[in-house]
Amino acid sequence: MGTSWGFIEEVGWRKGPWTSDEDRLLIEYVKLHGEGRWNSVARLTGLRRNGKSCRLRWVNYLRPDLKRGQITAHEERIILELHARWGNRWSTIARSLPGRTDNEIKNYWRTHFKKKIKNSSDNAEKSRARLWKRQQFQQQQQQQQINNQINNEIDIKKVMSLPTMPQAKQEMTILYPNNTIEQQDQVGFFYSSMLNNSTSISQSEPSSSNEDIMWDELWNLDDFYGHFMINTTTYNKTNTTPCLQPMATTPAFY
DNA sequence: AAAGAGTCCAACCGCCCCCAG
DNA sequence: TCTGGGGGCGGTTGGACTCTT
Repeated sequence: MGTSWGFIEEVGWRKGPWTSDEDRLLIEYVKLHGEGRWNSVARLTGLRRNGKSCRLRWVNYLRPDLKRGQITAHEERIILELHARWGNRWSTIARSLPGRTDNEIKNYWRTHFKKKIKNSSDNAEKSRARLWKRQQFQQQQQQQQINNQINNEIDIKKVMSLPTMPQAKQEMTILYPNNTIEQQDQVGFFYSSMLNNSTSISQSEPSSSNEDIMWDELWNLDDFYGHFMINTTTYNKTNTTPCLQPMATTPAFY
């Protein structure tokens, strides 16, 4: 065993992958003394691992009640809902998923979330194009009205400007009529700010700084959408899917 | 078939908080 | 009040595995 490449010593503690013998010693220790007092493991078993490493190994790998295998769709939904409620409190989330560890959930979230963000950024581009067309249509209509009814005092600049909060709200009301007034307010505000940002991005050549802004938005959106989902799932108990479907500019988390 | 790229995940680190003594 | 141990968390690493070219 000592010949393993993982055998790195530093101040006497072993690091790297655990061997089956080490696992056996740790399991025996827990059988005899129970969980906890991890710093005593080395002294009582001869295991050359520090307490923290022992605890981590037990909690994340050796515990008999751990569930193996892929995260199911049901579990994924629970993770998403609980993350919406608790944020990155992985241990809190893990408590609601028997057999799953906080580390496992964290890893799952990071890898799968990243992947979905990546996919959704493509969708976001298409969505922005759709929104732009809709926006143009609205502007045309407004322009027509203005030409027909409103006198010269109307400031044309205002019409040509980006959607304001009420406009965004109106869009969301059409798209998602089930949402409450507060939800429409929230979405409208966010939607409006996203559109502002995306337009500024589309007007120039893609640069690293713009990309950073986009990614920041997407990360912020995680919190926003998470917060939002709590409300929608609460309001719409009979419906298994939240009444707010992923917004036009929202990454497709589902 | 092979090489390189991408993904997954166990394990580690550093920092922080909590709590008992 | 201080201290040390236990535990939680975010970020990261690196090996194994899978996919793509």
